[in-house]
Amino acid sequence: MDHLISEFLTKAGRFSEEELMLLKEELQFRTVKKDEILLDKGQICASLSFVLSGAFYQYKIDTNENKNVIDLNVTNDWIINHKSFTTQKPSEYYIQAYEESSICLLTIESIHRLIAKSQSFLQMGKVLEASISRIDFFDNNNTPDEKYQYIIENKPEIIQRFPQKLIASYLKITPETLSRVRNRFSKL
Amino acid sequence: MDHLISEFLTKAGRFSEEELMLLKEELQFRTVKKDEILLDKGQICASLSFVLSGAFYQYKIDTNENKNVIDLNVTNDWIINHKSFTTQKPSEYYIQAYEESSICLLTIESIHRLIAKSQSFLQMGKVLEASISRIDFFDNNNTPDEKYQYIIENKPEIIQRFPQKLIASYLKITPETLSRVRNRFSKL
DNA sequence: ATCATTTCTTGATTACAATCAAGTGTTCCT
DNA sequence: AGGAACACTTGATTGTAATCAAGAAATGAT
Repeated sequence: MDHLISEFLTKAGRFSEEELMLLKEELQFRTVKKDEILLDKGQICASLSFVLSGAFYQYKIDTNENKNVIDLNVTNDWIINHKSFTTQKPSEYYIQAYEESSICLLTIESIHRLIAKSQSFLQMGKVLEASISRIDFFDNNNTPDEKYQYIIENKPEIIQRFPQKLIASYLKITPETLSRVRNRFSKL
Repeated sequence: MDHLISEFLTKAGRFSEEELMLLKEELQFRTVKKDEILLDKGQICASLSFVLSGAFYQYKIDTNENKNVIDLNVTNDWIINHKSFTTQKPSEYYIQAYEESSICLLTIESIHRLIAKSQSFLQMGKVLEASISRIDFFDNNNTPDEKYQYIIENKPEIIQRFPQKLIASYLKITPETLSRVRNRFSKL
């Protein structure tokens, strides 16, 4: 378990020995069972998690009962619902374990305690960059082929890990379109 | 100018007299000339601004030199580039005054100083709710009609204030489509 | 006031992914 | 192992907004 924590520490940013000690004090470790809900709709997202092992998906249920996926996470990814976290209002989204998983987490109080002690903890914000960029990309008028190319280049793990249906939803395309895209790519 | 500050204070959240004093100490006031750039591409977004008067637009320049608008702001709106602010990395977007304007601003350091003094400043996050929701909405597979309806209901001021081209870009539709949507709406 | 540039409107056409549909393959449960 | 439910593929059709195009209207500069 200690090696998992060092995994986390190396991914969080560059910190002095002293800062790492402060961080370690605030850090919480937990395991999450398959299908367990980490953040429920209506809850306020009060922490930032790091996936040590396993896989998670973040989605909302639309009016037709469909799961509307906005994030898929695997080992070494950070999990958060940005909107609920920054506004501190109830989440519209669920975050659920897709597999048996283990995570490290920091509560919002921990984060503010850390920043109060050292401004260099502000750099923790940058760990969210990748997920913010991805969510942007799948919205921004890109073609299905461009979106698929993007995950091939930036997050190929998810292709093996999640069913086509969830990936299609994540890319905001239909499963049929994704099937055709994959077929096209396999011929290149 | 003092009434402008109280305008700001009432929009920021519910605070005790004491907290309002703390807030007032951190608050900065400034005027911005028409076309002046408030946040340049490459700069780190280090503050949260509140529009007292005037109008702003936030955009990036794409590969075809087109302005890609993601936010339009008028009086009583909050302005920020979320991604640069939360990650503290250089902004990909410009924030520019579309008219002669005046704003109130809080730097990120101010915000953290305030939160360190009182946890109730965490509620400031909620002021960003509206703009996060809107950006979400214009992405999320909604039809041009639904998008136009949304601004009619939630932000009608921008229709008078900005040219069709910028509004169309904000809604992620072409100016031609927006023209037709408006024509359709005017006949109802 | 005039001319030039940009903005807006309207029409015709096109491109492309969604939808509909049917068949095959896979997984999961007892 | 058998069967049901679900996942994936492939084809045909359709709907919708983008694109292309051209003219009208508005704005801005000198």
